[in-house]
Amino acid sequence: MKVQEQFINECENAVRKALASLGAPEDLKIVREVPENADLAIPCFTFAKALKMPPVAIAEKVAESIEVPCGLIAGLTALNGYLNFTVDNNALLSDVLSEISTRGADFGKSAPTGIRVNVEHTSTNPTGPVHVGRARNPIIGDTLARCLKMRGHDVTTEYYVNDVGKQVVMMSWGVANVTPEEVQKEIEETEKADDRDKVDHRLVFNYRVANKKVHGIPEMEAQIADMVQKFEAGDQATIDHVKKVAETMLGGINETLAAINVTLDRYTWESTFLANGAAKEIVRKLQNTPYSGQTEDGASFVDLKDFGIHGKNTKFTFTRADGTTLYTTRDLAYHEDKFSRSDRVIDVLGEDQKLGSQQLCSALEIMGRKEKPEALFYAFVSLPEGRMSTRKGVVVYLDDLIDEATDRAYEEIKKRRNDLSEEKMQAIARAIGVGAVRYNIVRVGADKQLIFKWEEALSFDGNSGPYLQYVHARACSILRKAGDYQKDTDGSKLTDEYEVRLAKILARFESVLKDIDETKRVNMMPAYGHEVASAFNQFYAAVPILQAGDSTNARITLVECTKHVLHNVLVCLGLEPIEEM
RNA sequence: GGGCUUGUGAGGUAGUCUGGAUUAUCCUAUCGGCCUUCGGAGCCGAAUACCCGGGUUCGAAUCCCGGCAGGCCCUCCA
Repeated sequence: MKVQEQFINECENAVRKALASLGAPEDLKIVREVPENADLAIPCFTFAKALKMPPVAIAEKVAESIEVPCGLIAGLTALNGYLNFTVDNNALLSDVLSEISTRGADFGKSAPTGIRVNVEHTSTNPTGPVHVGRARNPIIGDTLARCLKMRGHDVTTEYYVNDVGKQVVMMSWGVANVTPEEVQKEIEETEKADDRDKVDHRLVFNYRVANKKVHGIPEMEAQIADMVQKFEAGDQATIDHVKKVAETMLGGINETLAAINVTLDRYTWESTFLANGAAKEIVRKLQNTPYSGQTEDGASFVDLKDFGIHGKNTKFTFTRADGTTLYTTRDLAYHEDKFSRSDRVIDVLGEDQKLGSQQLCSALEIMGRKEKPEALFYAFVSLPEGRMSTRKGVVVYLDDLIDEATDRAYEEIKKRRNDLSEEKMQAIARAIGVGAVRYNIVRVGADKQLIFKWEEALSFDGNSGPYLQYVHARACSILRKAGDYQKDTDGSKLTDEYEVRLAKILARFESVLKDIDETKRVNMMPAYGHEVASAFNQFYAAVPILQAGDSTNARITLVECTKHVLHNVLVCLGLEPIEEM
């Protein structure tokens, strides 16, 4: 917003000039704040030392020496050592209205930056359905990717599929060697059994039975170990079988993700780094650095004690005694691969990966890589009864949450609308249910541990996804009623405090996106969206829109601007911007 | 034992990175209003909070030190 930037510049320049005349040095740092009762505040405490004057007196002197109104500065008062500036509302509002209404659905979108950003998220092991404990990953990752896209970056989202190791081998063994009867028995023995007819939900029982059958029986364990060995040695039949099972499972996972509007651009299979020799190349590189060493029986490691890692975690092992690679070795190869095709690499990870991620960064540094992956960690979601565990039946699957949310949304809509077709109601119910689920998860800071509660996850009012969708639908409805109206971007027609406030909030959209780009705190987007929606409802309640005399067209234009901003907020959040509900 | 992280009204949560005031944000629940024409999944109002103890500072929810409480991690696992 040009006017806003200009306003800030004018304020700072005026203050700088006034300070200079009081004998202050040129380079004094000016702090900016945005308070409730003014458009810009500058505290004078920081100038006190240089001027040898009390802050309150400085504020008063400065305020006296600045002539207002002047340019975009409409007013200035000194209070408690602060300089409180107010902006020329007419100029600002005109700017906001014309900028947003001309850019329309493009408002907030930046021109292409050419920066290739890779966002890896989800990447759960293909051994079972996604549960809500892990649902934070796709939702945070997808939201971040959407925001970065709007910033003009060239974003690729990516799922790293773990198709190497004992777990997936066990999974595929279970598919081949567990009988339907055994599966049935397992289902019957499970408390709160899961009867969903979906591949990932069914196959997880094979996995569980397999674990039980193999556990503690030497010849079975040997069979698994043999498969792992064959896999690592490149035995095609074994690899194909494991991969096929993983693909099947992944299909189920993807169905769930698609239901919450998450799609991935790319899948990278861990086994490729075994097959193409990249993992071995990492071993060779690391062994040739001064930090590398070997244990007595021949496992290789690098010592990370010079890299800010403490205690007994400094030895970062990258080969087994028999020379084979480890998960982390392959992960290094994977990161080298990602860097070869991206400018920024972002990993969305559970907080349990913190140490591993730090070690990975150090190892990359040892290998001479300058760039570092940016990690975005999230704390786990647990249930009131404790940590989620599929085995104990202490688990809520994402599929069940989506269904429940959709069902409840359907009940609500059925209560309110009897004019809609069945099909339409179901589509809207899905949009609202998914909206509630996604919003509820991105709403809170990623580092905050979360206890899942049904009533919170299914909230449709207040600070919720459906509230934003509702306001969007409401704005659309008003615009439909307005029909062909004459756009009016004259800010002087909008003088009510609620419309002024709304317009100023709308102007902030781009800066919210910028902050998210820089900090990766995606929870700022739902907070901003709620602010917009709430300000709109206040405006709506305070003044008439369609019958406002001279102001009518300007108000409708403001409604249109709100619709555009809200639309893009919803897009960033992965919620459907429905036009009625 | 060591490391990382979180602690804000009854419940949840923003703000903490980059220290500021005049009323510490918002939601839910509670209580009291609005049953406003343009969509009540709404609007207005009331009441209730910075884990404890020190320190730095003109000024601390924010920075530092020490406690306490929860979570996570410390595999030649993935």
